[in-house]
Amino acid sequence: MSKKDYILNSALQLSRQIGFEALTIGGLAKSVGMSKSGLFGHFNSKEKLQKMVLDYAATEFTNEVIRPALKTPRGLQRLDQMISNWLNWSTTQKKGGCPFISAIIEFDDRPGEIREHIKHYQTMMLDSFAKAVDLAVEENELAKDCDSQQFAFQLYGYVISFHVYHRLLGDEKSQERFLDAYTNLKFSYSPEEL
Amino acid sequence: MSKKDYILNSALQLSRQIGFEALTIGGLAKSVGMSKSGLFGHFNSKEKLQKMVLDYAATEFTNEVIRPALKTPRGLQRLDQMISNWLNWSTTQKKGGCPFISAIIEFDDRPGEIREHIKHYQTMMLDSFAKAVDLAVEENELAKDCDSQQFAFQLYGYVISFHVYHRLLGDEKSQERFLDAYTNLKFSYSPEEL
DNA sequence: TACCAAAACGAACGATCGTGCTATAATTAG
DNA sequence: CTAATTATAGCACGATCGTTCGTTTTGGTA
Repeated sequence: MSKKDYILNSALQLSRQIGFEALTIGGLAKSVGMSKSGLFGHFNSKEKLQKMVLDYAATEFTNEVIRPALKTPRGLQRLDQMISNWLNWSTTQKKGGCPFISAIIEFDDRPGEIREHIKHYQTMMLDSFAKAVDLAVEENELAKDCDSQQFAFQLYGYVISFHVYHRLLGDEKSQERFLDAYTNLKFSYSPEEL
Repeated sequence: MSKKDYILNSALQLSRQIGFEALTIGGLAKSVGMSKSGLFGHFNSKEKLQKMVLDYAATEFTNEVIRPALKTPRGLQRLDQMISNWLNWSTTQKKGGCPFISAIIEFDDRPGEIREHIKHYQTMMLDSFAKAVDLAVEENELAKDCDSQQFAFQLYGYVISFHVYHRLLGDEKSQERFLDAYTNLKFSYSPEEL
């Protein structure tokens, strides 16, 4: 692992805890044990750093959530796997939640490259899940008229809801609530049993 | 309206646009046309200001979302009204979304009074919706075994999902998606027609 | 009109922000 | 081994942060 990757890894870890925009060059420098300017030299601007942190997070998401699920057979089984991975990815770190969520909320009305970057990754992610839903439809495991984008919309909501219940409210039933919601979702789109 | 209320109103408006924690005393002072120290004197600390902005937002939420719906008959009709109000409240302002959402995400892992304040209001809001669901169950408009907290969990997810689709992704179908999701939710908890 | 409390102000503080410079230490190439 | 490139450090800059202080302006009361 290159030094830059080490820095980005720390940056991601840090931003999970304190929020994406609260990530500061001085703070990050301290947390990796180097000088502010020394660290700055790796990126040459804060915006570059932010973009690379997003890239790093997206790579991590792909590697830990999407890719492993591609090994399981297409259909609901794969979708289940993706969602299980997603939940793990969001909560693995003792401190800090999904790094994208804070980025989304903080930048959703701040025009600029960062916003477009976030938007791009978020669209990709939603499409990944919609795609998995489409495959489940093809396998006749979900109803033919299932709107996969709508499915993703609702699923996405459950994830964020889980996030809030888990992190803010400290609800110990949050995971159960999420799984119930997901089960309901699958059920409401289950194929007609005729 | 007192001067303080005028300030809080501006503060809320501002924080809807730039995010809750990006709200700065200097910036707020500029936006209301007074000096930093003059404005500061009204609150004596930033934390006090933040708490009062939250209080102000909560009052606004109650007045514009909850209370008007109490005039419509209990049951699904009232729930529909609350949700319609909720959506309006979230999107009325041309710029800026729901002031709570950014607060939640930004403070969900920052222990302190602010976090507890947010948690308190969020719990209250979720309970308000769960209560409305319970009443709809009593009216036999939703299934007897409907878990109102679970209902609120899913509904809450749709709202935030809508928020992201609307504000970040700029999806012009976001409202339609939300309403579809809500319809699905009501349907999945509809009483057995026997 | 004279007085007093509240409100608003300007200036300054120490801290930290992102970002440049310049010099030194480390690494790599020839 | 030397030369060139890269990484890191130190320092300072202007800006802004929340906050304090002392002064002036304001508005209501006696």
